[in-house]
Amino acid sequence: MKLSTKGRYAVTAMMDLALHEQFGPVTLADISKCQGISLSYLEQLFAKLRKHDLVTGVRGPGGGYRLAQPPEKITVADIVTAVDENVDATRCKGKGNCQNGARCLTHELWCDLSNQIYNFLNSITLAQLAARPGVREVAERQDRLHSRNVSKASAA
Amino acid sequence: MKLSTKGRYAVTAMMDLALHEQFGPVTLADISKCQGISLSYLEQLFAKLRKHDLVTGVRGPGGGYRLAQPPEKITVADIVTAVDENVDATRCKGKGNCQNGARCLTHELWCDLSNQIYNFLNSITLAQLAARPGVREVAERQDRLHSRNVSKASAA
DNA sequence: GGTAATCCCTAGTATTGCGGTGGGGAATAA
DNA sequence: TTATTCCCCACCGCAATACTAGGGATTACC
Repeated sequence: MKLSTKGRYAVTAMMDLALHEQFGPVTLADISKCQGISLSYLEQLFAKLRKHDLVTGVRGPGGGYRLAQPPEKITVADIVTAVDENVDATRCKGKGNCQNGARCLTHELWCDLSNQIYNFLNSITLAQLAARPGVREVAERQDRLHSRNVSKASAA
Repeated sequence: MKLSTKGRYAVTAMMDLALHEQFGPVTLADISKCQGISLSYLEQLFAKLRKHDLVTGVRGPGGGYRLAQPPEKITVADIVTAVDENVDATRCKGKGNCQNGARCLTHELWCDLSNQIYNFLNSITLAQLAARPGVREVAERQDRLHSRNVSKASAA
């Protein structure tokens, strides 16, 4: 059982967005630099996030991405499911036809687990995440390292 | 995010074991037939389960596998971690060196999620699982279909 | 209007791990 | 002795992941 880095990257990128949006749209180039994610890969992830109405792109110089909804409305589950097709632990996609058209021995278990995971991720919003002391600390270190933040507002 | 079928198969097989152990050791051939899992693949899974002291093999005719511990002592987490190396949602294996030796923005989140999943799976024992009405029902259907159960006791 | 910055799209590609196969043993009950 | 079982190891095809490459559209700024 493992979380793909796809989901991790997407949440990380969305966090970056939430933390810097106040200074205008955030470019993927910035996120790529600060979070250490390949630019082209980011673009692919953001294509999915856009399709799911989680972000909106702003073209042209000074452009970038914005959250399409207030961070209080976006949950981690929203992000993960947007990029990571299946958050499901069952094989049968919840249909119950796991074994020759009937439920397998452990069908219920995996349904429960899937729900458990989903509920957990769905109970955490971007806003809550961004407000964590540990997160703010890491974000400030990153900003210092790449001289972002205030300088970005004047640059744009 | 997805659970590999490896973990699913292992839990299913262990359930089969728990449900039929009363009639003597259970052969992998039986499990393979009833649960629809390739025999050779099962052997690989059971090699890991054996290494983790969850089952013991009995060689020779009439042999098979037994639970190495009472089903009340074996949790789903035990099984999944035995076959599925990483139940960890973080990239850094909990070390916190995800980004250039420092914690990444979402490190805490994935740690929390990993714990959440682990605690859930660890709170469920094989015995509890086997006692579920839904499970008993499916098991009985399977037994009828493959004429196992009582006939097995006399066959062995 | 031109230019540069940005998003946007599509097509690749290397690697990895999963799920599965095959074959050849060693132990042991009958 | 033989059949049955566990046990071990090496391989293989496939799909998905993580990533690269390149070529557009759109738009702010001069």
